[in-house]
Amino acid sequence: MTRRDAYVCGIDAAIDVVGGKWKVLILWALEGGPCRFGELRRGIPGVTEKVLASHLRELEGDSIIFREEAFEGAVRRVTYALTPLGVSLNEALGPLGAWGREHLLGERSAHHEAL
Amino acid sequence: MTRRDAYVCGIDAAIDVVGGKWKVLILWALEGGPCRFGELRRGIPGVTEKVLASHLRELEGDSIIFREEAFEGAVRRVTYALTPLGVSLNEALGPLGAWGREHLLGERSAHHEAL
DNA sequence: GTGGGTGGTTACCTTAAGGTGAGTGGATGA
DNA sequence: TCATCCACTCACCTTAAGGTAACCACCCAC
Repeated sequence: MTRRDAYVCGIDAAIDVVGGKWKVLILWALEGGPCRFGELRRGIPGVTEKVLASHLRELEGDSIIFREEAFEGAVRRVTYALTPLGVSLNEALGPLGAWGREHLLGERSAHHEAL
Repeated sequence: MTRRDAYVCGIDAAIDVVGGKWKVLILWALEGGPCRFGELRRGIPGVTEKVLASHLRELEGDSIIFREEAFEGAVRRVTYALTPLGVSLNEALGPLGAWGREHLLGERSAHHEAL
């Protein structure tokens, strides 16, 4: 998804933010609350650490998520969570998710609650 | 956007359908009614004929749009229009478009009506 | 007869997104 | 002591999406 200089309309721009291969899955995972790096890696089967890290940094750059690094004693604990903007993005993705579930996935995941 | 074999959730799948570089712009253009190939090409500045043709064929394959070819005398007239599924997709994209307009485009196109 | 419009196709090339696999440095566990 | 977890980074490679430019057949107007 090449960062476009000038957007023609809103979805155009939104798709750009959310168009990375694993980004909606990251947003989906963070819906349930903050996650650590390792939790995300395990929670999104197939994503590699490199790609996960770069996606996270892009989402952070777009102010969709924020990163919090803390040390308990000397142990690193990095947590990712949705910003208010990220929460609103997830809400805006709701109808699209419902559409996809209804028309693309068939019935088999129709009982999948969020997004 | 690599066609994924198994989708995890609805948006995942929907983003795949709509993730091509010019696809939402095509949908946006067709919102206003059926268009001919040349109209789309002129209406979407920057898209090339090759990419437009392949995007149209993919959208047609996903049953988002349909193609109608007619001959008036000996003159070709090819028209593209949204299917009911395409209309529902456009509706589902509405909130995402609004989100993008509000949060990514600033005020300068806030008065842009559709999508 | 030539320039433009119709709706494309074809071969080729570029680029960036994503994947592979190894390494890092400290801490903790067996 | 060796291994493993944590959160990454780095160098390299592959692949597919998209771009470039030429070409096609057919028609019409000038």
